[in-house]
Amino acid sequence: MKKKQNVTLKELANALNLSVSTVSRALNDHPDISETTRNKVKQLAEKHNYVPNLFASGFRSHRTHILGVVVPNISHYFTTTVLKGILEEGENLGYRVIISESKNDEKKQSEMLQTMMQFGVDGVLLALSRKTKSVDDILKVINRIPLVMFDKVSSKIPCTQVVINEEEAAYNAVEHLINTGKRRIAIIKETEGSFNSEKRYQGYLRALSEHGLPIDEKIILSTEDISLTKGRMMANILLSLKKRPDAIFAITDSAAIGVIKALNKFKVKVPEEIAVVGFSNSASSTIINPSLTTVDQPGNKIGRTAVKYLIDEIENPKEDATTKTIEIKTNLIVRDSSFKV
Amino acid sequence: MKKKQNVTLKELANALNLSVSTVSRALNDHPDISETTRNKVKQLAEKHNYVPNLFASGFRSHRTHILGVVVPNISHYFTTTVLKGILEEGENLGYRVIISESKNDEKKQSEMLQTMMQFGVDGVLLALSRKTKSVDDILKVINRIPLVMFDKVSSKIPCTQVVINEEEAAYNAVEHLINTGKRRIAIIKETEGSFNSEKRYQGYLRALSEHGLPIDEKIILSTEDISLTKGRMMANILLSLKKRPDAIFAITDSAAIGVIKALNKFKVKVPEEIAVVGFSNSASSTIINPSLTTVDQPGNKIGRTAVKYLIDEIENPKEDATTKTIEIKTNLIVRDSSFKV
DNA sequence: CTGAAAGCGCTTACAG
DNA sequence: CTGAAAGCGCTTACAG
Repeated sequence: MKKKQNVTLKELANALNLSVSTVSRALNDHPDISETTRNKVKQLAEKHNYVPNLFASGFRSHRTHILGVVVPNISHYFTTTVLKGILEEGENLGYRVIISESKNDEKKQSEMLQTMMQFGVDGVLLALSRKTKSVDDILKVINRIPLVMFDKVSSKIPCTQVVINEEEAAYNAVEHLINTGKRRIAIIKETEGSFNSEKRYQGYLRALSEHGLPIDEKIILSTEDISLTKGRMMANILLSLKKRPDAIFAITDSAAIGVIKALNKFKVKVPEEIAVVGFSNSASSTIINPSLTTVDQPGNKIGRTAVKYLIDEIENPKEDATTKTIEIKTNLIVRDSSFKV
Repeated sequence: MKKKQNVTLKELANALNLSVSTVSRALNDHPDISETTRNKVKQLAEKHNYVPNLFASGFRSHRTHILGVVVPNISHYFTTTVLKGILEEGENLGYRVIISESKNDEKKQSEMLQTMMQFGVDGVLLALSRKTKSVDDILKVINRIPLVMFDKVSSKIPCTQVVINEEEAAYNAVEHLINTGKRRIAIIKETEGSFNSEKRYQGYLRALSEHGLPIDEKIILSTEDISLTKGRMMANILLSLKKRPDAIFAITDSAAIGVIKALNKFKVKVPEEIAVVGFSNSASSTIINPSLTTVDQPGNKIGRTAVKYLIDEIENPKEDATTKTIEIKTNLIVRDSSFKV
């Protein structure tokens, strides 16, 4: 099939007996150009459906107006809400967005960052892959272009980081359980302390200690890859204890849902015998029965905020590295799994 | 912060006392270049961490190696699995991918297509926004660059289309219900016959008629925006009928889950009194209780297939328009909502 | 086997 | 107010 070629400045210039420079300026509303000329040019451009070759101009000006995003997994609901925010705000501010997945693989993550750079993106948004050992490749990026991290971050990387108030959110969740009368609260967290898991765990510990409750290692469970299945397994372990917990705080919704499934199976009453709280407010949290009390993570806002900071750094380059951390507030959403009216 | 500049061909050439042409050829393994030279060049390039400016070469060669994707909504689980497939396969074949959302808005969709073209993508992957009235803007795209549609397609657009066997999948789902002894099967579909809804409806009709079952308008329900809430509402309507159905086929999982929630609420036994079947095999289908019988849509495969066809069209341009439709097979996943062991 | 030169489509400092 | 020209970093037909 024959593809129509795009009209170029040169063609417009020839047709109008003007120079390429003048046509370019006319289209860009340069003040030097007379209104007559400008109108003539714009009319013809309109007529021929002229679209500027962003590639040429981007190449010329060393700016591509593309942002690169690297996330561990594109199909987590929370991640999609962040991406939506990035897409929307990026677009508002005149940027296209390239999205890629690291599949939670450090090597893959480095590759993606490399390709993005090669491609000439103006800046990068990054949520770290799990178990990222070496941050060298990320530091290399920072040396060349602005980088903003979100959600899965690391203090080893000197850049702007947009996160939620992980510690406080966990604190509030656990405090809510305490307020409903629970005294023996278990936690299910990750083995290798990721940033998020670690902060949530700290919030848990602080809530217990500030309310004078003992910390019992037996009901502090860790798992490598936290998931629904693992949640179910951990619940089985907790049910087999001589002194069962009266509440379980899982640091992800999927684990919490696994917990509820296990409790349902053994006819343990939720929340009367054991209450459950998750983290993320995923779509499934209202599908499970009883519906899940959980922390709402405002993904859209996180995405928008991260983009704004990134574009600001792109458009107003600073001499020295920015290393501020922006915390986005979360809300606890109380549902039947912790408190029935 | 100071950003390091990328090394250019010219700089390498100067350092080695060679011409830019030779350096370029050496790096691209051009057969003309002597091995000695090639090695020298490659070593220096390596040392200085040379990365080619894809922008410049893409610009030069009129090829950007970027694909554009436009989908109605990035956060549907099914969509993310398709995107994963696109990302993976695209990457394998050496392409980057730009993703954008039309938000089910026709105007927005046109805008996104326009920007993608302006940006110089080599090809476009499109899932149509709901209620796309005019396909003019899409035809304009086809005139310039290859376009492949998937999932939400339209016969009005002459291009390669990758879909699932919608009609057959629905037929199989309904036949399964008939095989389990159900005789009065309701359907919940969309009011405005989208491609998908229409095909699934046809499969429903064919299953009933081929098994000699009557078609009853009273249990054929339509809704504008099919959703969990709407599924719940439709279930209420069906429960209020004098002659209740003994099975409900909802053309989306979310509606099916709404149906189950309503049935649970009214203590209707699922599947004994009323069986339920959905469509998509979304994550929530195993969270709801009883777990949902549903059609598994292989999103990853759809994405991969669509990319392959698109890249083939990019790299081997044909004289005349391709208009084939590729159907990807689906499987019915039988769970407790239709058949308990 | 290597180099000089043109050109991809655009922007912009310089000149008039 | 308008134009000629250089240049962004690369590739490639042409010459030697």
